[in-house]
Amino acid sequence: MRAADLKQHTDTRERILDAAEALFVEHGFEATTMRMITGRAGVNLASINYHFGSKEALIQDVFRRRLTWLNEERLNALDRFEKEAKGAPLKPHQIVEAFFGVSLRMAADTERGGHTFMRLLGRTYTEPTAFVRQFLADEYAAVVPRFKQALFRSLPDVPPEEILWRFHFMLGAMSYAIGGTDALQLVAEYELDEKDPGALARRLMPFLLGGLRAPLAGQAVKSKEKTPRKAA
Amino acid sequence: MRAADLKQHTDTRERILDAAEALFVEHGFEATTMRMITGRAGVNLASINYHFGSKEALIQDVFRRRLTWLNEERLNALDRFEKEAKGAPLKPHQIVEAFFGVSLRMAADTERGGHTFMRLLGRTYTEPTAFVRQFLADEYAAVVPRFKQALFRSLPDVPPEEILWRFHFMLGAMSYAIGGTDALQLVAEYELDEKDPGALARRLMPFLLGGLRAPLAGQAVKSKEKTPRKAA
DNA sequence: GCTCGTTTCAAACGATTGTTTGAATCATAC
DNA sequence: GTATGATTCAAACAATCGTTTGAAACGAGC
Repeated sequence: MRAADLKQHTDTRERILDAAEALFVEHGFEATTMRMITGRAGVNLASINYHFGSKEALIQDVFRRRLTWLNEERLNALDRFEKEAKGAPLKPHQIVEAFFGVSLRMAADTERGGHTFMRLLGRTYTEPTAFVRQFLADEYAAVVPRFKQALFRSLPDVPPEEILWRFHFMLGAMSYAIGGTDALQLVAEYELDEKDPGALARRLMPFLLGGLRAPLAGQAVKSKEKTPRKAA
Repeated sequence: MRAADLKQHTDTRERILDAAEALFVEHGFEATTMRMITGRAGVNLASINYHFGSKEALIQDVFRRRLTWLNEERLNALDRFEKEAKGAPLKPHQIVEAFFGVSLRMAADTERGGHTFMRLLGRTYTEPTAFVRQFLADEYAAVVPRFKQALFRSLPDVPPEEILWRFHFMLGAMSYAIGGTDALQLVAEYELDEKDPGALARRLMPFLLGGLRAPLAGQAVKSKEKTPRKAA
């Protein structure tokens, strides 16, 4: 392909993907029509089907173009920490940094569209559309086991099930942190001032680690029982 | 209205609301069609318009029938704690219990439909549909200021903005806890065994309180600085 | 039983949707 | 310039959607 071809080819596709991405955030998958996308991208209606085949495939491509990279970055970060640790278990904050920190940095990128994408991703974790869920499961197939193992090793005294639940809660907190400006408006009743893209990470990470390391419900009770026994 | 009228009147409406509620959880608002709802409820297509006027109004009624009650319960719980405290600020765990604990108990109610509703609500906080968002804002108008004030008094050393952000993160964690079985499957790769409806609260509350009370990013740094000074 | 208001019914409506089609245009190689 | 594949175009298609319509059925009061 010549440079001119590559440019033209890339241009229409990218414009469609960008427009779709933004509209999916604003309106959701179903309520975003192909005509809305073509209108925003300035392309012909049939071009979407030509380049992507179907709306469903377009949705998947919107995710694939960034999510594959995101999950690779997560694994890379985990690899780096593990290399430094030389076989020892990682600290919780390292694992949280590798998974959530990478996401937050992407979400802070307003120039290259990472912000929009992460907002969309945050909403998509609980998306009821079956093919979207299946697609996500496929994309995360290589990542999730690695992080689970790392967490299990990092927190050997915490039952694996509890770890998974807490990871799940953390996912919810991050999704809202990134994408839930609507819910934030509900809570704050006005738009919180957020000029510094890095501020979100500084706010969220302590919260996540605090939750992850919080004593389990059963442990807190046991700790109190042990104290009186020592006194006796 | 006679008892027979009330029964018939209530029956069709309730069946529509129940069917809609369940389908909205499964498919989302847009992808759930009126014909799907009538099929599940066993009523005629025109009956929905007769009883509710429009799909949009039906959506709102699905929420209104339980959300109004839920928010009243939250305020009642807060009132009780405040009465016991006799003017003193509440403890964080009391406020968290009043807001999130009430939600979790409703979510644990699988017999009267609370579980389905809370799953739907959890998804709806980040719902892009504008009228849904506006509706939620109206429904929460009386609740949010009360809880904010209580939290500000409970945590006087924490800047209000940080409190709001953390409340927002907590909302995300709870939403996933309640509604995000899809995201949970993504993390766990299988359905976590959850026989005891109360187990979710025992898992989530320590997480929420841990996150809420976690040292702020700036404070953790300051604490370390103070320690060496005392030694010197 | 009759009247009247309520509720349900089946069919239809107008609009919208994702997809398809065949032609025109574009871009590249020879 | 010609041929060919790639890309875009406007129109059309079939299906679906929420809503409406007028009639039928139902239920309650007299």
